[in-house]
Amino acid sequence: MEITNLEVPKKSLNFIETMVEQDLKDGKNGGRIQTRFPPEPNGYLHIGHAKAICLDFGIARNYDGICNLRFDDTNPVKEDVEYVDSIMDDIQWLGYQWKNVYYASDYFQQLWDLAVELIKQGKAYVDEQSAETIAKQKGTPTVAGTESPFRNRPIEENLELFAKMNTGEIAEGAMVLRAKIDMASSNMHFRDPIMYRVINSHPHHRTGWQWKAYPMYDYAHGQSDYFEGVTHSLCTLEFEVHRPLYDWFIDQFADSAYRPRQTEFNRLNLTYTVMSKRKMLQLVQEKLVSGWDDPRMPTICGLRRRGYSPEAIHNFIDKIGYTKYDGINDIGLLEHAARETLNKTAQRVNAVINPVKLIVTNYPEGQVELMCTENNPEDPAAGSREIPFSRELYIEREDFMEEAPKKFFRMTPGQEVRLKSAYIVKCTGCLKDDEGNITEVYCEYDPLTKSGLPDANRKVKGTLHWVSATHALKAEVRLYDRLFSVENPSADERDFRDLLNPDSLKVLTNCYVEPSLSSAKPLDHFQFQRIGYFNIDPDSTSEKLVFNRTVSLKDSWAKEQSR
RNA sequence: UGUCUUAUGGUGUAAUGGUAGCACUGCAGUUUCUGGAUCUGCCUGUCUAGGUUCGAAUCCUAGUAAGACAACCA
Repeated sequence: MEITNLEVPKKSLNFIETMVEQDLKDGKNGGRIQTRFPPEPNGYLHIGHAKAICLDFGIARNYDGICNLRFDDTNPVKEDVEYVDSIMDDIQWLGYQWKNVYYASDYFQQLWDLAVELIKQGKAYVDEQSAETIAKQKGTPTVAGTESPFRNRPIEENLELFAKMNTGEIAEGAMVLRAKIDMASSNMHFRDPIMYRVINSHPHHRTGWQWKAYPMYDYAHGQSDYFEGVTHSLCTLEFEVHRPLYDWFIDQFADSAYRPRQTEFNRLNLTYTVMSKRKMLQLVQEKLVSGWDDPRMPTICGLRRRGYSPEAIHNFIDKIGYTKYDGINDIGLLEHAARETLNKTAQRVNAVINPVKLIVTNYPEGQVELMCTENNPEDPAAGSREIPFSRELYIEREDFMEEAPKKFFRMTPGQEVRLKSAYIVKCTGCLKDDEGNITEVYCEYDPLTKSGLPDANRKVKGTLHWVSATHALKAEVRLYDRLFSVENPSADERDFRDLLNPDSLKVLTNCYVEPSLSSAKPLDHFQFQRIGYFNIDPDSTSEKLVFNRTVSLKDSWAKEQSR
C-alpha cells in the first residue's frame, strides 16, 4: 500500500505564493510565471538582497516559471562593471541560475521610441526649469503643486528639444522630459514625474557615450518588465507608492491583456547591522572594514568569507518569511541558522586558541600514541581520524584554574577531567613565573582510561580538547563579533560610525591546531571543538594558517559565569 | 493636516469566519567522551472602541501607533 505523506504538515504559503497560486488557478497571463531580479550594479549584494533573490528565483523554480537577471543600469554616474561580476557570482553561489541576463540599457532605444510616442500624444513635455524650481513647484504631500510654464509647449517643439537632449547640445541639468499627468495628485509621484534627464559627464558602463539622455527608474523599470514579459514584479515596501505610476506607464503602451503586476514585501532589517548601500560603501571607503568582503559585513561575499554556507543563508531566509510588516529581525536568528546548518556538516577538529602547556608527568617522554576520534558525532558517515597524543600538550588557558568554584568542571588541582578521545587525567598543580602568570599545568594520566577501554567509561564531569605540543600547527585565528554595538544603528541619532563595536575583531596569533588541518583549503569549514565554527580565510597559506570564526558555540558556562 | 501601507508573546512568523500554533530568545530539567548537539517542560501575544455574525486575530466603521512618499537615485 502506498504511504502518503499525510502526517507531514503542509508548509503554509506566504502572501506572494498565495497570490501566484491564485493567478495560476485563474489562468492569468496564460498560466505563465515570470519574475526578475533587478539589481542596480552600484554595490555588492547583501543578505537583504538574498531575501529578494530567494523569492524571485524561488517562485520561478517552484511554479515552473522563469527568472531573469536584469541589471537596472539607468544611471551611469553610479554604476560600474565591477559590480556586475560580483552580483552574478553571488547569485550563483546562492545556488540560483537565471534564464537570461538582461540590462535596462538593452532597452534604451525602445524606451526612447516610446517616450517619443508619448510626446506625440501630448502626454509628455520638455521642461527647461532648474531642479530646484521643479522641486519647489512639486508642492508638498498636503499642498498641490503648480504647473510648469513649459507644460503646454507645442508637440513639435518638445520633439525637437527631446532629440537635442540626447545629442550633447543640451547641458547636464538644463532640461528634462516629464510626463504630463496631474500636478495636484495626492500621490506625489503623479505630479509630472521626470522620465528623462541629461547625463553627459559619465560614460555608461555598457553603451559608452552613445546616450546623453537617460530614463528614470519609474519609467524604465516597469517598461522593462513589460518588454520582457514579467508576470510578477516583486520588490520591497518602499515602492508601494510608486505602483500607481508603474501601472500608469504600462497602461499607456500595453497592447494586449498581459500586464506585469508589482507586489511589495518587507525588506530585511537585522539587529546590530546596517543594510544601506551608502553606509556600507562608507565603511569600505573609510577603511573601517577591510573591504566589501570583510567577514563582519552583511554582504553575501562577507558572509561567505565569514564561513556562512549557502544552506545556512537559505535556512535563515526560510525562517524569517515574507510579509508586509516592516520589522527588525534578531541577528541571533541568523547565527542560529549558521549553527544549525554547520552542526550537521562541519568536521570537528581540535584547536587551542589561547594556549597553556599541559605536561602529563607520568607519560613516557618521547612516546606518541595515535588516538582515534570521530569526525562528526552528528554524522556517522563522516568517519573518524587519528590525532597524536604525547607528554606535552596545549590546552586552553581558561580550562585551568588554580582555585576554582564548585561548578568548574575543568582542570584544577586534585580534580579529574577527560582529555577528549585520550585519557582521564588528574591535575597535580602548575608552575608560575615571577609575575604569577601560569606557564605550565601538570597532570597524571591513568593508562587504563584510554578511550575505548572499559575504565574510560568512568564518569568525569569535564571533557577538554587539546593538541600535542610537538605536532600542532601554529595558526592565526580571527574572532569576529557583531559590527555594531547598538541594536538598531539605523534608528540611532548618532553617526553610525560612532556606533561600531570596538571588539568586532580580535586577532589571535598564538594558536595551535591539530596536524590534520595542514591540508585544509580556503572556505573549508570546521567546528573547533568546544569553541565554535571556523573556516579557512583566503589569506591563509600553507606556512600560516588563518581561520575566521563564523559563530561561537553556545556557551552555558560563560552564561553561568556572567550571572 | 494629504496619499499609500502595516499592527498577533521580547523578536520574527502561522491560523484565509470555527480549539491562537511554530521558530528564535529566556528559564528549568534530561542526556552527553564538546558546559555543543539531543530530548522534555515552562514563561510570555491578537493595538483600542464600536458594529456584523451562532461564532471575529480574520469582515465593516472610527480611533491610536508605526512606516513609506515631496532625488534630474534605484
